[in-house]
Amino acid sequence: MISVTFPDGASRSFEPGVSGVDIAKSISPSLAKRTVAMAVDGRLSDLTDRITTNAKIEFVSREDPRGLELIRHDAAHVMAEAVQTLYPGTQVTIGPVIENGFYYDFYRDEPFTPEDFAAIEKKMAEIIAKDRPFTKEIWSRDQAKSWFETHGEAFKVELVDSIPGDEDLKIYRQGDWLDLCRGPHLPSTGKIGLAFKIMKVAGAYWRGDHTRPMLQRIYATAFASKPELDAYLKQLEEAEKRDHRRLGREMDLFHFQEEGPGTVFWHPKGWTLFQSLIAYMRRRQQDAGYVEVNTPQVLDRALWETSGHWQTYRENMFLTKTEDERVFALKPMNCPGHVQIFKNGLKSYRDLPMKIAEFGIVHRYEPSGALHGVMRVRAFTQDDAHIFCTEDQIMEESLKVNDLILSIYEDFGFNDIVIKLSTRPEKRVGSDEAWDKAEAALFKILDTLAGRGLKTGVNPGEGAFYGPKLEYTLRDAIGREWQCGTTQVDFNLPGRFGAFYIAPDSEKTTPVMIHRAMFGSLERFTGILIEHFAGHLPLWLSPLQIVVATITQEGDDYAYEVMAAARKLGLRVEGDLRNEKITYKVREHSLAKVPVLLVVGKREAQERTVSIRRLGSQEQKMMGLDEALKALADEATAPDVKRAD
RNA sequence: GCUGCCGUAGCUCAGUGGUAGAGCACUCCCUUGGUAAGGGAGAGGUCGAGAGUUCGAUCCUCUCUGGCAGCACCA
Repeated sequence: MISVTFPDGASRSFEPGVSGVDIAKSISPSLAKRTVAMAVDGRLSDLTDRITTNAKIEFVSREDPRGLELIRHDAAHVMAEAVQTLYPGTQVTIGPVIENGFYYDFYRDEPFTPEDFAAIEKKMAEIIAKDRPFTKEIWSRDQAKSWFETHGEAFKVELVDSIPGDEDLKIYRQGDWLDLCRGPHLPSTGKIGLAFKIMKVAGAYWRGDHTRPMLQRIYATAFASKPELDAYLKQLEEAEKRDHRRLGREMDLFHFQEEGPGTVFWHPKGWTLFQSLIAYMRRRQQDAGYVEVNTPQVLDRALWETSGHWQTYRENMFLTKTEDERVFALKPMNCPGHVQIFKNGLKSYRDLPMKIAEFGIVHRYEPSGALHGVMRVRAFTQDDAHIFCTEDQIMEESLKVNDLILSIYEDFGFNDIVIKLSTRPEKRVGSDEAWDKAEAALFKILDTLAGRGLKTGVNPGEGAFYGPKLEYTLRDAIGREWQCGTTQVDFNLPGRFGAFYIAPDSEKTTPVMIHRAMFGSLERFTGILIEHFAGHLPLWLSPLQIVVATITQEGDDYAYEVMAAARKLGLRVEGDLRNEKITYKVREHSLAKVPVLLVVGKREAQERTVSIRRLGSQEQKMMGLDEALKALADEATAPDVKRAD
């Protein structure tokens, strides 16, 4: 007999080889009915798996997060069967569960279109209605390979070949259809339920490799219940409403046009927001001992050859050739320019660390498919800085940068930060020794940060061509992650340019260069803020903070007075004295995401008050004019300035 | 860049092998109305660009260009 222990600590004895189903049934028929899988010693398994030794087991229902994963995984199998039934000759590849759903990659000459979705969904529903059991078989590699070969499944053959080791393979069958699969699965297709939906179809490279064939990836989702599916679809709609491209237009912040793909036309309001961010960052950097510079936009090819950009980054660079045949490039990075400033004039170790900052506009010729609103553009402004320091100072300076970055993100309401270390890429400059040193330094920093309880990780091979980097990823209000800040340790560029300082021993010594950006790109950060706040920017960031709206012309004089008083306190205010109903004005400024609406009519003018309506609220608050403006001015003060007060 | 889809008025979108329409926005007139759309009139488009097929193309074909989704790439 073996002993099976349950989550509540109770245990029972069974014959060895007892299955999960048997155990569940022995406890209660209703438990057996709602159980779809089990965790044996923490590992999720098929309910039909046999238990041969003492074990802890936990039954998993459809409502369990692990059950949801099975629902989606099984739905992927069912979708693949549906597709192969409807479109014979289509080859299957892989179909994993992803966040919020699943997909399956197919190979077929004809493209799938959204018109096909309904037919596929219908076929899926039929397969689910048949409630066929998922059955597991163990096949030898040769058996699997020859089966897939005779069925024309070239991609599956490749998958079998790529599975390491000599272990046998698992095949899951649902009726006549089968797939190579690690499992586990629900007991039968009927357990999937009908809360599924095909979302979209798009191309994806086989094995994520752009040199391999492009497959058609059908994305879908599934939930344990219809209300959960509906809630998810609703959430997608909400996310679309906070799309910065849409809000950028509605709030009149910026626009794009054909002649400048990937480059932004900033409107007055957008530029005000952009400049608020720069002003904020300038204050923070000055406090942290940085000096600000500005370096040329266009520089001779020779400089980029020295830096290594010409050899490793040229495909991303905008090049120009002048009448006299000289080749220049728009800077894709600010670092070479900053090295020139460092080199100009003799530097002593006493000058280190030297922190050179620039709101540097860089141009990068990004692949057209990568462009995305202001989040991914071809010309952007970095809050860039380079810290020239000694090797001994790397740790301390990098940690200072880290603290500054985290403090800055907090000012914008971002608290969920992940820091990842990207190590040496294949395409790089510099010796392995230099890379060893740089990576060792960053690993040490990463350990320190992990020790402080921060979330950390590693991205192997993702570093810049001149050095490894720490990347700061923040999570926005709806859970999406954005890479913003970065700290990079560079043992290469200063040496390539022959930069040096005089060390205490009077020797010329090459400095280490720490590249760092905190917002990363002002454009991207602006986009993230718009989406994070769904356009409801905090008052200190809002480009237009107050609109004074009159009810009738009788309020005009007083409205001008209110505006003047608000401007005197540094508030960004506009008046709406149009001959329109107040309801109309309220609607318009609400849609434009104006944070504060001060409504003034005869009453307010007489009492010297204002009626305050905040964005997102239907309520109105009457306040004395001076009191109201003072409170608003206080709220509109940037967090760092407030701290300094 | 790759695969698929799309490009008609400022915005959202109808539409047809015989040179175009709606709603909102805009302009003017009426309306002075207390917290998310008051009424009327008017103006506005070489239907993304080029080539081809056709008696005739916004519509069909091709090329280019821009956008969208995903992949690949990245701040």
